[in-house]
Amino acid sequence: MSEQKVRVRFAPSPTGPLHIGGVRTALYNYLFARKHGGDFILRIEDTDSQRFVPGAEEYIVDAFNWLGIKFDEGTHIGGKHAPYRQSERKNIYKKYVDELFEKGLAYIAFDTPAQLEEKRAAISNFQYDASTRMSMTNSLTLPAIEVQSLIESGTPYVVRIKIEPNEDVTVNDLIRGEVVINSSVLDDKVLYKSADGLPTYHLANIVDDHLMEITHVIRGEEWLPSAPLHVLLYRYFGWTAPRFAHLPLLLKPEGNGKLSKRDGDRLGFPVFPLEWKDPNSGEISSGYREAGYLPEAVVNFLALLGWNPGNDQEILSENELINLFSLEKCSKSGAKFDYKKGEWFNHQYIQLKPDSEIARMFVPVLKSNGIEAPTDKIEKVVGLVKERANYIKELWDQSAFFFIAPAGYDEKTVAKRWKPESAAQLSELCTVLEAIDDFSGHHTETIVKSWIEEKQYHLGNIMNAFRLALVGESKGPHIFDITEVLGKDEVIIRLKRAIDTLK
RNA sequence: GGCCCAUUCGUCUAUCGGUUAGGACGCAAGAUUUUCAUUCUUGAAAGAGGGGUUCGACUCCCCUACGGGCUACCA
Repeated sequence: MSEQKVRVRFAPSPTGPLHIGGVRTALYNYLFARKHGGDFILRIEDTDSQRFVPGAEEYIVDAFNWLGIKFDEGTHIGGKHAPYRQSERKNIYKKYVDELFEKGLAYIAFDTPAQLEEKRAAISNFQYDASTRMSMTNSLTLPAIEVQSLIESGTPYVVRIKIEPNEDVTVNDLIRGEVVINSSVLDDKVLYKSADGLPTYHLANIVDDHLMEITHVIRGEEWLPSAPLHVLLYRYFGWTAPRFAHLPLLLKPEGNGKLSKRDGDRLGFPVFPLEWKDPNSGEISSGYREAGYLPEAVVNFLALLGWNPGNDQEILSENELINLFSLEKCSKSGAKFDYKKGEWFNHQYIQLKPDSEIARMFVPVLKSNGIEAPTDKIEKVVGLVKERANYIKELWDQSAFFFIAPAGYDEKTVAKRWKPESAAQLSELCTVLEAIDDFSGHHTETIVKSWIEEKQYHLGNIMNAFRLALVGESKGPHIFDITEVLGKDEVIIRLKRAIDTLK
């Protein structure tokens, strides 16, 4: 018996930037596909012409490129089931609606949005279903001739699925087990819209998943309530339904509700992979890339938000993620988005990466601060300060003094570290330093320390004042690592300026 | 309101009937250090409540509570 090849898809609608929750859904699909040697497809579900946002699709592709999540087929790379954009598949769906008609499983409805609104207002819990459809304006209640003439006169209509009541529909979910829902609570969902002549999500999704030979539908929990409808549609068409897996949602870090686009900048962290500028409002939403995150860290962090390998390992490479991933180990309940943990992951990944790679990412940050420096210097600096940075951006806060002399001296540090004798001692230190030929950190340290010992000075006092002169405040790596990078001339210039300024 | 899903430290989670309920983030204390960090050690911190089933329940079942989702000619 030959196993069917695993094929999964991520099917966003281009209504804005890709939300971090969507990224996680895509990631789980990707891991699942790779784990089983299957295919991963990007399909754009743009059947809502009202909500289409220009640039959103490009954004989605860019985001996955940055994250290193690769597709086997999709709008951007083509594939044997092209096109992968539903608006370009418009003509495909018609025939399937006709099929449902012929089987008596769908009907035409003329009720206008206003009329439906009226019904909903008048009758509590109104639902367009078996109990109400016979009192509505549709091809079930109108004579065939009248239906025909209404259509010919151009009256707008929708196509609705005809759901038989009182039947238990079972959704077999890989994460949740069997979910049974009675068809009576389902409504006769619109399959074809009058407004733009496009199918709704439900129809297009089922048809495309079938045509594209999708074997597993891995999507967010918000789709669970409509899963029975989808099961029914597969049955109506006589198709084998794919396996379903409904992922728990990402929730707000504080308060109630699911993580939304607004939360990010309100709470001070990105909810989008890449920065996004809204084409209409011009509003800018921050992104993980621009915030200085490494894509590997974002992937690792997201993978563990709702799934875990069953052991204590948290830092996992892409290959480990792929090997260990399974839908059975996904949790069932929503996960509050813990931004602090994301920071920790990024910190870990910055330490893991070679200095040269971090340096390369640091160059644009330096540039934005007006700094150009030799690569070997940047790499050296990165090596000295990266352990204290959570983001690439923070590298600048930690290392600016390597590139520009301090503009002033931190008051608190001066009060605490600058002693009455500091000026005189640092003047002496200048003389000591000037005599050194080999300015390597280790050598300089030996000389300076023996001078301090010889003079019976207080080591801490000298060092702290020295640091203040070089850095401008009380922070930074080992002081002789700093002097080595700065070089003799610069060190002496900074010492003299401190002596002049602070006295 | 109706329907569905879920419920272990503040947060993410391990446990698949018998454990001193484990790890991580965060938090606190201590150690290291010429600074700031890093690092290391230690600590505080959890089975929503009530019924069952069972020799034995965090684990299985029911109810309640709380949380979440859906309820559009949006996806």
